[in-house]
Amino acid sequence: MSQLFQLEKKCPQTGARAGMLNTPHGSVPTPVFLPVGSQGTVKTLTPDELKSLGVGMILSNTYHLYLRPGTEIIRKLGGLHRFMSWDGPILTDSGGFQVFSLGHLRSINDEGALFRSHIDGSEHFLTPELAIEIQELLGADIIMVLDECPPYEDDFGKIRRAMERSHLWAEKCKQRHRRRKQALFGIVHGGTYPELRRESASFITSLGFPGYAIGGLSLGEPKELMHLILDRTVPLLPENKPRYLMGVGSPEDLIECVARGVDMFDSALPTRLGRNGAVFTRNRRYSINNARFKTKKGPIDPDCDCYTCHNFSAAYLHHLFKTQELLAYRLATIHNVRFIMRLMEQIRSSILDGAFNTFRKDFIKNYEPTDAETRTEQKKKWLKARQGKHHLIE
RNA sequence: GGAGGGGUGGGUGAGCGGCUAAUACCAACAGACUGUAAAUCUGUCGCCUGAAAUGGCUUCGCAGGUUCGAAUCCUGCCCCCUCCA
Repeated sequence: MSQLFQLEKKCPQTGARAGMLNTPHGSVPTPVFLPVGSQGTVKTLTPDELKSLGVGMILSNTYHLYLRPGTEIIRKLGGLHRFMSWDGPILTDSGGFQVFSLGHLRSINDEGALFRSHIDGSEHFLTPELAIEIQELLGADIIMVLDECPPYEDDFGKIRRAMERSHLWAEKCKQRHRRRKQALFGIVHGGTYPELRRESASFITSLGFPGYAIGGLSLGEPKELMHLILDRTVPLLPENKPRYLMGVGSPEDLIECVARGVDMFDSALPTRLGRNGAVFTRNRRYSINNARFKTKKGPIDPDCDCYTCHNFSAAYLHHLFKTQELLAYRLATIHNVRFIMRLMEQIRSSILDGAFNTFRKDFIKNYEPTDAETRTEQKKKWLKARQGKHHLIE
């Protein structure tokens, strides 16, 4: 088999790169965006539809599939690819993010994390070794080390201790890894502290992985800070290995992070926004529920080549959302995923043409990002509301 | 004809003397969502002023009355519903 990653071209003005990721289930051009399908499905879309949208690779999730239907069932049904009928490449996340974000964490030590299932309250002990075993049984093309994901608000000491534990776990994962067809990626941590990032990049790269992820970003920190951390971290990663920024998926972030040398991204954002009625256009994001679309005859985005924009008016989509028709969620998801995939195609071809920086500047100039202040404010309220509901259940 | 129940802000519907410009849900309007516990969550929602705190004005079928004070009590009128004949 050819090697996992081939670097094809570098942008002369920025850190952007074009390359090819070669996996047992096919090759995907980079930079690449992976839609998220945690439960073995990218919500509302069939594998055929994903292909037609230009999706090359998807992300799925250890935590969710381990709890339900269970690793053994998926193994018996022929592995995750066959189970969900997706024959393209899959990357599975280790489950670390869920264990630390769902708030059911009971205790944690160097051996692993004791947590309770959000489904039935049962107790589970997720160790680095188990995370690898599960991912080997699921059979994804790229698998991730188990890592500790502390919240952005944590202080330096906590972030450092979490990083050190992630380092220990990365070693354990690497030792336990058997199925060499699956590429195991290491994850750099260190929060928003450049000195920790430097230390983490140095340690993780010294272990020698076929690819490197950057974790612990896009957790509510200002964008400038995320950019700064990438500026300081990416250059410390080997040039001939793919770099994967976990959890990033807004159009402006994708462009800016590609410019900083990232090759792979995943995010639930485009699909979730679609289900919640927010659609991308080249200028900004719109809520299709807004009254302005009530009578709009043309498509959501006249520049879009997706099925939704080719066949339906914005007014129709508005109506589907207002009436909560199931087709609404599918059509909006189709549009958003296609928007992002097309953006990635444009990014790549502009890199290959040596015109990436121009493309980037034009895009950012015309794109109005969502207001950062309301964003963090709303997120706090959302978390609070979720917490409140949670206590009622328990 | 007899007996009873009811008319509350765009809708459904709480309140039944001061804490009520009036609960809640829906609708409407706007915002958020980034390694998916998310077809979710948040805010606004009588009128006028204000960035906001606030201030002013007009509201609970209509018209009077009682009271320091009424959507809430009394009287009359109008309208609706259920049951009996």
